[in-house]
Amino acid sequence: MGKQRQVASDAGLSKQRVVVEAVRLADREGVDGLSMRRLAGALGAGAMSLYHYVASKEELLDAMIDVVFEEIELPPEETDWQSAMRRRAVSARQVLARHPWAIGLMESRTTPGPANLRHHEAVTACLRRAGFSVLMATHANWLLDSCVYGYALQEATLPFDTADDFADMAEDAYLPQLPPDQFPYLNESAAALVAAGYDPAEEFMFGLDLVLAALEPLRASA
Amino acid sequence: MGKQRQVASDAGLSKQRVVVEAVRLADREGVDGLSMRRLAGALGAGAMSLYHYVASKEELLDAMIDVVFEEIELPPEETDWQSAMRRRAVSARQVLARHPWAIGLMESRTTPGPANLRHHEAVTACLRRAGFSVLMATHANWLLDSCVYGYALQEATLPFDTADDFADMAEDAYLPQLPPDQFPYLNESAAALVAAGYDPAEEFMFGLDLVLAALEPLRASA
DNA sequence: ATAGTACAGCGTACGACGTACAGCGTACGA
DNA sequence: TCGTACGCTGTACGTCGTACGCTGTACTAT
Repeated sequence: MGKQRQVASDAGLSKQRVVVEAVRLADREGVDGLSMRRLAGALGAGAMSLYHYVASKEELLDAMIDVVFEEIELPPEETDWQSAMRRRAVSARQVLARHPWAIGLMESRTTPGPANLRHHEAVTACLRRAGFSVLMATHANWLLDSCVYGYALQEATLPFDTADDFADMAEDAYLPQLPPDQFPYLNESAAALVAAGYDPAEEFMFGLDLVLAALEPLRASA
Repeated sequence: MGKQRQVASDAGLSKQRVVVEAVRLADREGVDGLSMRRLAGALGAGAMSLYHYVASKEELLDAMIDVVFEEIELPPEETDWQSAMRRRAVSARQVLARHPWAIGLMESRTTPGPANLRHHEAVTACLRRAGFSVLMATHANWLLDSCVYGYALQEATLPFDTADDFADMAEDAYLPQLPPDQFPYLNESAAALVAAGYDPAEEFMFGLDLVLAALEPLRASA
């Protein structure tokens, strides 16, 4: 027995490698498919070996969330505040769409990781430099994050991804469940949206732009 | 052996009773504390008895989400659209604060239950009657729901509940982790907000009112 | 060269989980 | 009186997180 070459890797383990592989596994199979044994298997290691790098599965999940935050673009400093906020919000939404499990995990983990904190600092900095007061910057922060999380959550619960999927879904599975006399407005909406080639992916930009525009006059230096 | 009086109830089981008790248990102990065995115990029954009323735990979770939707107030019909939407949004936020586990569950369950559909229909009806076009009503729906879910999620991840908790938390646990040279803006915010007796519970109303005001001019009949 | 120590990784075991399956006692129609 | 259907349950299986104690290797001090 003894140390031997791993099948899935060219080197020993590390917290970094463990967490990154965990994110990949969760992306592929969902959080429910992520077990310490399966993760260890993917790393070519024994289950208990992981506990040399992570104190518990809880800590692993915390670290995974922080990896997700690391992927989100920080607001660029060289543009106006609206463009900067739009960029980082769009990036955040993309990242959350790539890792849908993350949104469901956040509810239960209450201690922000370093990447999360760095992110928060950068966003606050951008807002303050744009002329928002401390209190107003806090408001804006909450509101913008609510948009990101809210839309991400709603998109995650949608049973379809693209405009075409939506059309198929609506006609095949959704509408037949909705008797028109009980749900006249939902029927009206579904019919009209399918006819217009509606794409739910555009919803986010509508909300984000509306919020950004509404925040603009609340800057002290506006 | 045979049928005998249950300890926790005065009658036999039913899907209703099972699901309601599951919600109670989740409220008390969190989703992770909700197991079929413990739920059965709380109902004074054997674990496998539950499967006569729910096909699987997945179905139980779906049903629990729908119970949550049932608790949310529908928009009243006799007022202007803004008041109606504000009422139901506030109600939704309260309900989600009462059942924090619900927000984390939604990500994974993609089929809306009857209460969810009824709710959606009522909100859409309110918006359409207020003069929003089909497309604009859809936009408004997404945006308002994003607010509700987004704020609910952020509040759930906060490690404190009240303004006093916030002050204690910030000074004892949060700030010491944030070196002022790395996180100048977060330090500034925390200090200023603690001094002002900041209460995060007020955030939601700020975002909601801002969004409602920004939607107002988008009505066709405005 | 030798002994000692630290460390990365693993095998086994335990209690709890979701649930398939094969019962059980009771109530009721014939 | 008997059958049969129904509400309910105990047992068992595979999987989960993880406590514990053991390996073999690498490095340090002598």
